[in-house]
Amino acid sequence: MARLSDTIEEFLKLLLKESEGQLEIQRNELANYFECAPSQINYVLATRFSLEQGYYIESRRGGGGYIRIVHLDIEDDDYIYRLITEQIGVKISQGESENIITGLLEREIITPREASIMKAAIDDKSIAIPASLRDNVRASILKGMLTAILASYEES
Amino acid sequence: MARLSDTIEEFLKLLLKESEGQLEIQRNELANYFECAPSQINYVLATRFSLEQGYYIESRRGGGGYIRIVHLDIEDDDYIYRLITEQIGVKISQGESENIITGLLEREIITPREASIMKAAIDDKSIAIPASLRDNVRASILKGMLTAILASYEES
DNA sequence: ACAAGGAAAGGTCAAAGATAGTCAAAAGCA
DNA sequence: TGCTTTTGACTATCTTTGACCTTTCCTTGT
Repeated sequence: MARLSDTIEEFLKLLLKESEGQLEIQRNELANYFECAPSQINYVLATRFSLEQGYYIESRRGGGGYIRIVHLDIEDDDYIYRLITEQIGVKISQGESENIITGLLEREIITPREASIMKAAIDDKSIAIPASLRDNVRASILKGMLTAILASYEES
Repeated sequence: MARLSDTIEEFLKLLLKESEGQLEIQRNELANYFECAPSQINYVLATRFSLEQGYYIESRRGGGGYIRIVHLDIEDDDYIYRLITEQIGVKISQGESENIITGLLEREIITPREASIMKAAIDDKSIAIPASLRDNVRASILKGMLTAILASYEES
């Protein structure tokens, strides 16, 4: 007996193929369709549609809420993807972060203005919290911004 | 199910474009047109046409009453400066921050990709620290990024 | 003229409704 | 036994509605 999570995963991946890598669902509707708890949908998304697996999730609560799943079209050697999944760990210093951003600029992956914005976001002055936490927050901010850049390739 | 509030927002922004940034409506008439409670109009105005999003609302009650919506027409650098010095305090929520960023995008002060990067930087998921600190950190990150954008105007 | 009262707006706020998220316990399976 | 899956209680967020309030304008009686 195939696990329900696998069935839902397949279903979503089929829909994604049919819709050019972008998909919007309603959690309750889908849970209803598969007769499962709504939170199982979150489980499936967390375990099968993570960033490491090349997916980007966006959602909104309240009336008219939705969950959007984007299949990122990533090559194995994608520079940004590897930064996110391999180079940047759970913590990173300001200096290292700046080097990464400068590297992106040199490769013309980002514009000079994007580089300034990103550097401002990961600056110690912006992240004014105890040092024990700062490098962790910086790492997640940097990864978040890089993910946004990856996802931006899917738009249009 | 599309949100009615979004429909009303679009409708008003279309009208605003056609009328050079200034518009007068009658609350009841509009509510009637969209078959909703009059107070929903106030909701739309409060959540989508706030000062931080670059709009100014003026109204009058009584016979011949009206609501005037004005799309603030100020220079880009001035607009950013006011955001930094007046709209953003020492703390700010994710929602308000997103509104500000969306406002910049609508004015074409930033590009869609810059908007995505900025939204990623101020996301709760990126700033994973105790709530008591989060909004303060977010405010300084946002101000930092805005300052970077402001600086990009000087360099040319 | 003028005060009073009613009509015609718009404003506020809290409750109800509609979604999605989190987390840990229970259940299933290898 | 130890990992994965499933479930459900509780939480967070966004939207819609309705009851009640305030302001302004107009009419009418004196």
